[in-house]
Amino acid sequence: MKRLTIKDIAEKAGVSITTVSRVLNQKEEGMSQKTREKVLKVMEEVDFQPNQFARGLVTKRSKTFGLIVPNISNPYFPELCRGVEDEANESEYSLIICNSDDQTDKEKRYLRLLEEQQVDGIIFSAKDYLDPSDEEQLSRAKIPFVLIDRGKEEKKHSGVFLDNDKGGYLAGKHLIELGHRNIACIIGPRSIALSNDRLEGFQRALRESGVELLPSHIIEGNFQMEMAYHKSKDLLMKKEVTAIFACNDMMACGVYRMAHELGIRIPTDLSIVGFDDIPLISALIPKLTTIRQDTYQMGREAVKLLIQKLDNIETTSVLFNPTLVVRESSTPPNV
Amino acid sequence: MKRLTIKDIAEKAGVSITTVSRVLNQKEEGMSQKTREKVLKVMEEVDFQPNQFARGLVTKRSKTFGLIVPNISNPYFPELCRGVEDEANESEYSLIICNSDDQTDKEKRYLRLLEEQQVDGIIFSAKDYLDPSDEEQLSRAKIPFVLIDRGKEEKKHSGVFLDNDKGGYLAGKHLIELGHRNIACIIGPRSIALSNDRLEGFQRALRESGVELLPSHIIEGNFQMEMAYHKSKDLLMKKEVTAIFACNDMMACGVYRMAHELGIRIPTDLSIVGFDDIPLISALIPKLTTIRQDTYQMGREAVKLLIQKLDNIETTSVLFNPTLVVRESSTPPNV
DNA sequence: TTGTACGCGTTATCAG
DNA sequence: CTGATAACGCGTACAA
Repeated sequence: MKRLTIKDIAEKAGVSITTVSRVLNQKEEGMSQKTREKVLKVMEEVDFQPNQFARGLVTKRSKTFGLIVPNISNPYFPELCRGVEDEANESEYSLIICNSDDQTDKEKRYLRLLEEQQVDGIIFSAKDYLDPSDEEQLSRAKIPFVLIDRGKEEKKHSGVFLDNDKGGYLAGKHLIELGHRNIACIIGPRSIALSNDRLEGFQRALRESGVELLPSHIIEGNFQMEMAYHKSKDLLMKKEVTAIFACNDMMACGVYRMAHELGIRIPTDLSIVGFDDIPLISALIPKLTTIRQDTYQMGREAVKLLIQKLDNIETTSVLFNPTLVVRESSTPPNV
Repeated sequence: MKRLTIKDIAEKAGVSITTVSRVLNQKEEGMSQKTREKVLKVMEEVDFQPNQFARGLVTKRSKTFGLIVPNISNPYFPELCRGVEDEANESEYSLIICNSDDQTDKEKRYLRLLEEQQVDGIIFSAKDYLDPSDEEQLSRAKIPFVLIDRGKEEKKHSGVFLDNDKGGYLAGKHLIELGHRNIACIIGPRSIALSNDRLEGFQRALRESGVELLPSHIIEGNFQMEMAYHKSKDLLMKKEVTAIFACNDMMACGVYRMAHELGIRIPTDLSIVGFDDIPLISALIPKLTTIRQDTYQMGREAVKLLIQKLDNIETTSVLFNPTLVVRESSTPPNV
């Protein structure tokens, strides 16, 4: 028993295939109720499903989006995926999720794969910025796309971003207000613009109060726990600072671990502020003060933006605002 | 400038479309080197990409798999996704990832969506077991599928599973060997078979040493941190047990939090053993002893199994072995 | 060794 | 208000 086609439906209903196609696509202006219902009934009965290949062949649309994220193992991204997926599904799109594992060549392979799969659009969270060669590929393939999280500086393309500078500023201000003066910062890779944005906002907050961030107190990480763990060792052993701002929660976790190993108590000896507010940090003891972003909603917004693009509506980037969530890991310094 | 077709390639290369199609599909037995190379060169030059819709229409294959997972926010599943994705891509399949959010109706909707998208196969991690109505839908749609993680008891269908009973046993044995006699267990939902498997293995280990698990010491959770956190309160306050086995790491995190709030020290006052060994638990202090499963590899194996099915090779389920990873959260009880 | 011609299941155009 | 029919781009049986 093979799949039924609109031809079969047409026969069963005693109408032409055109008519069936019409009700399928709700192009029913001025169609008799009776015909319509007859067709609908038959379709219902046999649980008819149109062939997407044939459809795509004609319409050139796959009803599928692609999503490329840099690292699915960072809990930030599953949240983002959920947002994108939910919004896409609600608009009747499927989603192909690709994890580039922070590797540029994988990113390129996936771009290619999505092109081959003829997705209708791509939501792209690049490794760091939108690579010119990627940009060229996307435009050559004429695939509409929106950026998300990474690539804000790309003024030519719209996307959904966080005001990272503001996030950094909030973190800095908070620590300053608590009275900290000797502070360090563990940033993401220098090559990633949002790392620098967070750092700059952070430094601005310190400068406003006449506090300087020593170069030796700026540590470059890779947004992952492991490296932050190792790289924070020196810093913590020297005991020069009373507070650390980790530019994402995963790295804050690494600092927690190292602090614990060195017998440094949080927040008594050391205050820590993270960034992202990923769900899992509720497991940290003490609870982590962090800069929150509404990742799920950003995912949804990206899809809305993409759909606008498909409809040829002029789009502009959306900037989300981070907020400070004060918990237990930040207190005034111990004098 | 529209997309090029094999017809265009054929013209440029001065051959027929059949010839182009042949080199595209590597059906080149007995084709002259020269023709072949000529075609290949043209395809290279224009960066030709065949139209998947037209292909699918003829071959009835989409080169796409679907993956349904119950909860992408549990870090166990991103690992699984990575495995599935990598293996699928290596075999030139794309992957549509669907997150059912532990909701049966979403599960059904996704099954339907994947059917509509005409995926070539589905890797299905059901909410708890393979629902008869899902089973019927899958078989009616004739979509090959393999189960993963959940649904082992389904003898009719093959899949990739963990020996959960053994995992539970390892946890129990470990605690017994450390000298614990008053032990509690936080299990997953009763409706999920693997919850019971883990519990049974665990109980078997205790029984072998004449230790009984009191009904009041069996607490039903939902595999999530939050509920384990709340539900462990009573248990911890009564101070009846010296050790807890949490049936997944997320729930272990919840216990950590509650223990901390109540001033119960781990492992001095309380030993804890988790399950899964998800990456993020390296952030826990002290480090969590847990039952490890090779989630990534399980994902890969599931795809291999699925591809075998597509090739009409007889398949049997694959059972993975969990291992005990002793870290810092389990020590002999304090007497 | 290569080419011709048909069919896959839809949508869109035009005619009735 | 409804129906023929020509695309869409590819794979393949059959022909040369």
